[in-house]
Amino acid sequence: MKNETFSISEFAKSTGVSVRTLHYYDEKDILKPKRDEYRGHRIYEKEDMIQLHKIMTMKFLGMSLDDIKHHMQPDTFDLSFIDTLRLQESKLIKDREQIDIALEAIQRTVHLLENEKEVDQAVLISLLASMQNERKQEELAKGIIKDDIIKKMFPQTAKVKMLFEQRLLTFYKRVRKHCGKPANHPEVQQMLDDFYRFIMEVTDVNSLKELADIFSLDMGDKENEERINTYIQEIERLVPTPITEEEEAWLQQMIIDYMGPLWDEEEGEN
Amino acid sequence: MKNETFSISEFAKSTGVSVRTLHYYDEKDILKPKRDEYRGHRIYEKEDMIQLHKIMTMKFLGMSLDDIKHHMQPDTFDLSFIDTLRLQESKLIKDREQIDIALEAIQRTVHLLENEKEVDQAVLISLLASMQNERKQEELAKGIIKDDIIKKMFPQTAKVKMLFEQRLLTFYKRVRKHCGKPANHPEVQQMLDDFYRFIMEVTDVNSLKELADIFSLDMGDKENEERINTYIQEIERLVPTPITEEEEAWLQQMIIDYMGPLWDEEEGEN
DNA sequence: CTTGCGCCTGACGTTACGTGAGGTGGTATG
DNA sequence: CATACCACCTCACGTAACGTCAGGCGCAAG
Repeated sequence: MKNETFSISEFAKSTGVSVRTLHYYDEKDILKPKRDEYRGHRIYEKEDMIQLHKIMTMKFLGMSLDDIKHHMQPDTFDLSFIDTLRLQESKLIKDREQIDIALEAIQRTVHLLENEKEVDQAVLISLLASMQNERKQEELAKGIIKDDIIKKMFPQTAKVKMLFEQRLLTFYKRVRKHCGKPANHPEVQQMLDDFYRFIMEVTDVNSLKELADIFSLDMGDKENEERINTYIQEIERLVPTPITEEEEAWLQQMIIDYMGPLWDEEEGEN
Repeated sequence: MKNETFSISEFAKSTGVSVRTLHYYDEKDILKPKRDEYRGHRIYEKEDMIQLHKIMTMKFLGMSLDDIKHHMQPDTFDLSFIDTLRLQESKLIKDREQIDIALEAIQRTVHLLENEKEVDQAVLISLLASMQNERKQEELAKGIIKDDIIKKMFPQTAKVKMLFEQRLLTFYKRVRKHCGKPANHPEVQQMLDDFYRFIMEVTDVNSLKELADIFSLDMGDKENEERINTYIQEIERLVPTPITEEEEAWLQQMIIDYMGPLWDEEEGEN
C-alpha cells in the first residue's frame, strides 16, 4: 500500500508533459493536485496520473480543453461522450477534406511550375483560386449549365485537371503575348484555332451556341436573368480574371471575329 | 479605362473577407490600400483585389501570414515559392497522418462503447492511450522482442485491432470482477483459460518462456538489463495500467499459479 | 440641432501554452 | 554563519489571426 507522491517536476518527467502545462491545467481547474499546506507546493498522486492520461487522451482526439473539462467529472464515460466523439469525428473528417483539397492544389501547382519555366503570377493565382472552390463552382454551375457539359468542365482525375490547366496557362500566355495584334495575324489565328479545339473537346457547337444565348441575356425572362447575373457575379468573386481589362476586351473582339464565320457556316448547314 | 474604387465595406462584400481582416492586413503591412487624404478612409482598387486573391490563395494552401508577406513583393513567383509549397506539402501530409490516427482511434472507441454497454473509464483510457502511440510502441518493442511476435502483437487492420481490444476489455472486466477470489475458483479458472488461449494466438509456449526469461532479468548482462528497464519504463509512461495495484498483484499471483503446472508439464516433455 | 451612417483607431478576448522575472523555503558549501 | 544554489511559487507578457466592442470624426437627412 505504498502511497507514492510526486513533486511537479517528477510528475512532469514521468508523464512527459511540461511543468507549465501542469500549472496551466491547475489554473484552469482541469487538474488540481493536493497542496503542501505550508509551502504551497503541488503534490501529485497516482490518481492524478490517471486523470492526466484521460486529459491527454481526449486532447489527442482533438478535443478542446473546455470540452475536456466538461467530461472530467464522472467516473465512467456517459452517453454524451459518444456524442462528443461523433462530433469530433465529423470535424476531423472535414479538416482532412480541406487538407486533401489543399494538397492536390499544391501538387498541381508544383507540377505547373516545374513544367513551365516562367509562370505569370496572375495566371497562377487565378488557377489556384479556381482550385480552392472547384466544388462550389460546380454547385453553382448546376443551375445554369447542362449536366453533360458540367461533367466535362469539371474533370475528376488530377491528371486530366493538370492537362486542362497546362492548356489554360499556355493560352493566357499567348493572349498576353499577342494582345493588340489584328485578328488576321497568323499567330493569333493559330491561338484561336487551338482554343477552339480545346473548347470543342468539352462541348459541341450547338451547346456552345446555347451557352452564348444564355449569357447574352436577351430573352425577357427577368427571373432567369437575375439568376444568371448572380451566378456570374459569384464566379467573378470566386475566381479573379488573370488578364487585364484591355486584354479581355481584345480577346472578346478576336473571338467574335473568329466565331462569326463559324456561326454562319453552321447556320447555313442547318 | 474606368478606374473603379471601393470603400472598405464594398471591398469586403465583393471579396468575401471581413472588414476587420482588411484592417488587420493593413496593420500588418500585408495589404495597404491608398488613403483618402482628408478623412483617412481606405480606398481599394482593382490591383488590391488581385493582391487580396493572392493572399487568400496562399492562406488556403495553409501558409502563415508571415510567409505570405514574404512572398508578396515580387510580381512573379520565384523559386523560393516552390520550396515553400514543398514545405507546406510535407506539413499538410503530417497533419493528415495525425488526423487519420485520431480518426481510427475514435472509430474503434465508438465501436467498443456501442458493443459493451458499460465500459470502465480506466480501461478505455488505457486502450486509447495505447492507440495514440501504437507506432512508437512498436518501435520500442523492436529492440526487445522477436520480430515474428511483434507482427502478431501489432495487427495491421482496424478489424483485428478491434477484436483485440474487445478481448482485452472483457478480460480486464473479469479481473475487476473476480479480484480477491482464490485461484481454484471456477470463474477465475475460466478467465485464465481464456487469457491463455488469447496469448497463445499471438505467440507460442517457447517464445513465451523466452519473454518471461527476458523480463525476469536474472541474467547478469548489465547493459541489456538497462535497456529492458528503460523499455518497461517507457511503456509504462506511454500506456497507463487500467487496473489497480491490488488487482495487478492478485492477477500476477493467479498467473503464477496457473502457469506453474503448464511450465513444468512442458519442461517434462522436452 | 440632433440623429444616424460609415469610417477611423485603440484595446481587449480568444487557445494552449512558452518564456521569462522576481520572490520564498530548504539545503549544501565556504 | 553567510552565501550560493535548487526547486518551487505567482505574475505577467507573447504567440496567430482575427472577432468584438468602445469612443470619436466627417457628412447627410430630418
